[in-house]
Amino acid sequence: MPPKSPPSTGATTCPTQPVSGAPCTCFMVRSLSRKISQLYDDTLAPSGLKGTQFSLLAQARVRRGQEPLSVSALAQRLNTDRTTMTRNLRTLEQAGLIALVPGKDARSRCVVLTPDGDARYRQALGLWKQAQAEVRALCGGDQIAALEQLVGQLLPRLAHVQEVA
Amino acid sequence: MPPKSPPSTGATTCPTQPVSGAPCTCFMVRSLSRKISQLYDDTLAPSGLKGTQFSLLAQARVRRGQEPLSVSALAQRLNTDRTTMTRNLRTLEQAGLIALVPGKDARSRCVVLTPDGDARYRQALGLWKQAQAEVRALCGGDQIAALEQLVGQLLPRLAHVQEVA
DNA sequence: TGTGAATACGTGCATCTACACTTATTCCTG
DNA sequence: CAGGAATAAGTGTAGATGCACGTATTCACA
Repeated sequence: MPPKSPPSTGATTCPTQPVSGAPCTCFMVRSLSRKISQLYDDTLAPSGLKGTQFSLLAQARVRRGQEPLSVSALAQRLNTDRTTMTRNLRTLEQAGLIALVPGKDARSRCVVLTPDGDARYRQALGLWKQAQAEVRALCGGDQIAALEQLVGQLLPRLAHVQEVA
Repeated sequence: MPPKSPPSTGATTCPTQPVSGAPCTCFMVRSLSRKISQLYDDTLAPSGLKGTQFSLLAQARVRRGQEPLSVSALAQRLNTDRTTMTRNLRTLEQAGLIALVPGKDARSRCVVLTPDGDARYRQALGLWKQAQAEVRALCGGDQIAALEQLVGQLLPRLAHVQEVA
């Protein structure tokens, strides 16, 4: 058991979630993800977009002019499951922010922003910058820079996970 | 399977999700959270537990002997919303792994592991250690140590987020 | 050319997540 | 002690997430 006695009084949170003495990487990363997502969702709220939706629009928008991305391609770029993307797209489609157009391949559907979607994205962009600044103000710019550096290194190492092959 | 060459598009993933040139902290952390969760869920699968459920059991179990934790207290320890905890508890209760017993305060309900729940936790513990090792093998022990160090520093800074007060 | 593999996508199901709102209980104070 | 504030918890609603499975289309090769 850990040598330090349980303070039980002032502990702000339980970040590491000791399991048989060791912190759980999964738990810690999930916790951080929830907190940061809350912060972004909060800040983006005036735009009516959640952080995930903003990211989706941003990524779909990158291809303006070029061939729009297919559902699967977009999922890959956003590091999510293909079927998750299908459903997340549905929400934005119902909101009139994107459209699913047939691709060259009759099997695939491609994602394009509607004028409304583009406007919404541009509106949210300022709020997103605000959230970016806020998280840096709270955590320290160095810490966030270190975090992003680290995550950027780790994600490729985990890219193969669940690639059912 | 060895590192097969990527499908012609080149980039293994899109970790940083450039938005107007800058990476999005929220997107990166969420991506990492998804990937790591997948890895843990995968490894824990033989136990029939997900990573979140394992963490919940682990945290509820810590109090064996002492006064069991209330729903809110458990939520706080797991850095989740109270109402999320209610629902996550329901799943485990239906599975017969925990029981909700009345607390001293008639308003509160406390969480105790059933014998089945304790057995399930002990069974999953070995798999969890395996997942911990696996993520270290994939990402490098130094990197994971650095990540946990960093997250441990950041979480307290974000503790206040959403505390509706 | 025809057929099986590969590809692209959608659905059913289950879980995780949290905000807004409601209910039940306890505490505090006049 | 009565009544309002504070506390503990649940529900409605909605979105995010991914696995197993199924369907439609394309491709490669015999």
